[in-house]
Amino acid sequence: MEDFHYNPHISVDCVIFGFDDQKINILLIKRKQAGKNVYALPGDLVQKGEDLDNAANRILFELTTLKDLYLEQFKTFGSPDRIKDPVDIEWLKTVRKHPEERVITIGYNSLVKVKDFEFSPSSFAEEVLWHPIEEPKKLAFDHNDIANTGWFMLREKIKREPKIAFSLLPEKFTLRQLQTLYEAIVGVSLDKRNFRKRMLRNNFLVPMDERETNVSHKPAQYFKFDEAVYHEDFAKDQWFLF
Amino acid sequence: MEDFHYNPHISVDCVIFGFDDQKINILLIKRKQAGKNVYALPGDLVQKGEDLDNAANRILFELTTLKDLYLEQFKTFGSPDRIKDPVDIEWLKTVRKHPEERVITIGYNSLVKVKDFEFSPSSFAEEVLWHPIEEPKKLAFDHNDIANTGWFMLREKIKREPKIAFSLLPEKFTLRQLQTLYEAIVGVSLDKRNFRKRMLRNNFLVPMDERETNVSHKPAQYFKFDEAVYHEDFAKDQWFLF
DNA sequence: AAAGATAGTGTAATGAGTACACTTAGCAAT
DNA sequence: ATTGCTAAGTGTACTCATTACACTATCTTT
Repeated sequence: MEDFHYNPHISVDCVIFGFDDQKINILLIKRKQAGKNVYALPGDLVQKGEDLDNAANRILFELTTLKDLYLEQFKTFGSPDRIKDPVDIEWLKTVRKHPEERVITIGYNSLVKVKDFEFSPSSFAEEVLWHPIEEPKKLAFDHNDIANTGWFMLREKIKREPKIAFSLLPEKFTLRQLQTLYEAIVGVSLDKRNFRKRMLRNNFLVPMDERETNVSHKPAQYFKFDEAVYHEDFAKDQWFLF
Repeated sequence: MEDFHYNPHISVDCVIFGFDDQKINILLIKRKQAGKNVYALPGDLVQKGEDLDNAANRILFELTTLKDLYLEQFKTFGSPDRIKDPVDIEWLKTVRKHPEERVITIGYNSLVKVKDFEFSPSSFAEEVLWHPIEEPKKLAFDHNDIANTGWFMLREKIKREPKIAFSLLPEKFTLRQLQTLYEAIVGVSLDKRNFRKRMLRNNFLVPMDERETNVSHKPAQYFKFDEAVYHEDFAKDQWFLF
């Protein structure tokens, strides 16, 4: 029996995307270090006996006071040299008892409405902020890699399970809102008429007897999302590959 | 500074699928324990300073002598009680110095041709075998969950990147072989004419001047897969979600 | 009453998906 | 050489989806 008892630290990093009715943002925390601002994903170590999903929720809450998000694991990052920037190593010495220990981190992502959540910095976070995903920003550790992977994986997931998108819209929404969301996710712009034609084929979009009010143009009709119908319609899977 | 120095074991489990020209199989190892056969995925602990991808390759090789597979991570399993069957706990006592330690495991999967690989049992594996995926089999630990998730993730990946499928066919292949593979992956049967019509639209399938020989029926034409053309054609992504 | 803003609408052309049955080429047996 | 077996290979008609494209309707503000 050989001794394989080698145990690295395990951490969780949260890649939270927020839709603000116009664009998609990523949630970052800021810490101050040697007078400089360092930005990072909210993340920390998993504790003893703690389930990974619970750890992700706890850690996000501890740093940002955000809770009740649906967090989903997307990838584990375990390169032995993923922590190599001297600035990061310096910082770990101030918060970890074993700062030199290897850390394997599990990435979690989520997608929410900016409006639905309020946060405030806590623990070692000095500030919490939404940052637009189209504006690149240098992050601590390998967090740029983690964030990019998280965004990619989320888009893939939305392709498979488009209903996720509806969680970003209000209960009742206009087709223009839906199209804006769509364009924010896929990053292209679409023809209005074709978009409407295609969307209205979907029975899970149900028109309401209500329109916008107090808008200085023709008011748009509201729609709602019928989840039951959606599930029926998606039972018949799309199965051709290329 | 609190002491968060809690370090579980980290392991890797490999979910290897093999196509035998008819159906998809999963690679299992057998160990003998108290006179009974126990089946499991090939997996073991990650070592100090070892990259996760390397660990997966090393472990697979140590147990089965298989090497040079492309292994890809698909999910990490970290429930604190994922090891609870007394039989499994008993076994860990014989191979681990700290058998009661929590183990977080990273799942890797791969898809290969059965013909391309030879294996033989090694280390604690007493036998290595291909087992058809349609025949359910009870596995050790939470390996049924891991294997099912690995199969699901692989199918999703093939939908996104169908070229993976061609690695399962010979250099030159007939449309019938392609269709058989296709049906094995998606688990449905397809109309021959429509399948051919659809496939022949793809410019990355290039017909050769060669046909089958020594078959007791009309010999089929061979095709090959042109990866360069494939990449061109897939640059124009499919971007509608529902 | 006019201007400004966004909602809402239709058509024609092209391409993709689906359902469905017979002929052809090679081999083997007589 | 004829027959029978086996899997390869082929076409059509119908429906439905995709794409490109420009004007009218309705509400608010001034």
